[in-house]
Amino acid sequence: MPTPEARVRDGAATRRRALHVALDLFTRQGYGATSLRQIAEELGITKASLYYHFPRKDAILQAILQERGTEAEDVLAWLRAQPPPAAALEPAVLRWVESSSAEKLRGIRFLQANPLVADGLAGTGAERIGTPLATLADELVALVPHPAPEDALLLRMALLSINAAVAAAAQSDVDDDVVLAAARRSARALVRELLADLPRDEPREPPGVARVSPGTEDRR
Amino acid sequence: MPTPEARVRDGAATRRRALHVALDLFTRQGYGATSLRQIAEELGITKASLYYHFPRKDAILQAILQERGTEAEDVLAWLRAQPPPAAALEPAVLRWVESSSAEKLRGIRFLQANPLVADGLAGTGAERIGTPLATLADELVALVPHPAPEDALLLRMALLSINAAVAAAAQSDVDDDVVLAAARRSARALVRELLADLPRDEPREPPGVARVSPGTEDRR
DNA sequence: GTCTATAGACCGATAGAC
DNA sequence: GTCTATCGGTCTATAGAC
Repeated sequence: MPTPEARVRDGAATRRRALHVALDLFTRQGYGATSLRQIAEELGITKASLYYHFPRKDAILQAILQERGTEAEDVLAWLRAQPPPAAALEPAVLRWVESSSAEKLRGIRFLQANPLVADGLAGTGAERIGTPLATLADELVALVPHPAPEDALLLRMALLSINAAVAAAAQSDVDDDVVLAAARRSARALVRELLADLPRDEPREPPGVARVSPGTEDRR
Repeated sequence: MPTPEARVRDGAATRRRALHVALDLFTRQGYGATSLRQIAEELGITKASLYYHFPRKDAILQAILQERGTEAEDVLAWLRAQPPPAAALEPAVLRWVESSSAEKLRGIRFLQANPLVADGLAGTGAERIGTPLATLADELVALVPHPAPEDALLLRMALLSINAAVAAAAQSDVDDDVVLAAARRSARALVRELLADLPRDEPREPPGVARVSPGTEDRR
């Protein structure tokens, strides 16, 4: 409870603004290249004041990462509740890709700009994204009947379609809607490529490039 | 011509070793986080000696980037010499993707680890990669009959399949061969997705998910 | 070609007044 | 909650001896 006296400028608001400004600067310039002085300047306070809200520089980073969602775990839970094995693959991947909001895209852009910072951090919330996603990838690969060496990689690429779309859209102004649409189509195309040329000892699928699961898609 | 006297340790070799070591460190730690002292230490010389070979830190970066190839320009030249318009799309994309060697993958990994450094540098060789690739993408989009808003993005994603594959393979030890195989399949799948659901006013293509161009592929 | 030594700038973090 | 002032550290880059 803050003391009612004094010219208190509302600490909670400053903290929130700081996180927003920091995420922006970290994305544009990189975490390491962004100084506390710069963040403070943009906030209209001094570096020392910033230390009132965050004890260390990387505490800002942690606070940002800790705001990330638990979408991977959600998809994982959904997947484990599904009865049919191979048919669940495409819906699961699309579920993950479509769990992207505008706010999530901000996070992805940050991670793309700071790839080394992201995985160089342990116990800070970064693993709350990476580890569940890796688990999801592993469990999905297990659904592929006889995976070729590169099939696991192709599946990871399908899951990372949003990231790829964001990367491809970098330094060109594309609407988030368009980015998401491209990511969806990429994910779908890659999953189908994955299931297209399997050694067909489970001849339930018609040959050729097959629609494996119509699913809940909205191919416009 | 070096003076024949003195304990001259062969300057050209030192320079070459320096570039190799620097690329390695820049990729693992990032450009900004790698100090000249660290590079010099790994070379067995001092920081000041490194300044004999490179006048500034970013001269090392420039030297690395200037070694990059001209594959995009090559593909561009090939494309412009092709007679049929739409049929050239898939072969062109595959040409670009398959122009990846182990050495090129090293370059891609560096760029992935340093996305901001790469495009923050002007007139240093970075544009010798980015600009021709963008031109290639633009000319290829022009081959698509009635591009949807996200089609251009999807095409860029196809071209960047190698990058996406490298990103998906990060922090897991996958052979370069496997990475390249996954990139090829991704590129092919995305190009076909791109050509699959066009407004068919050019009814030369069979409906459905079509093999647009058998091309020179080596589907394993 | 490599060295020692140092200038000069900036950074993260802390102390203490208001 | 924000401030001024400052400490200790690391960095790029330069000067000059060998």
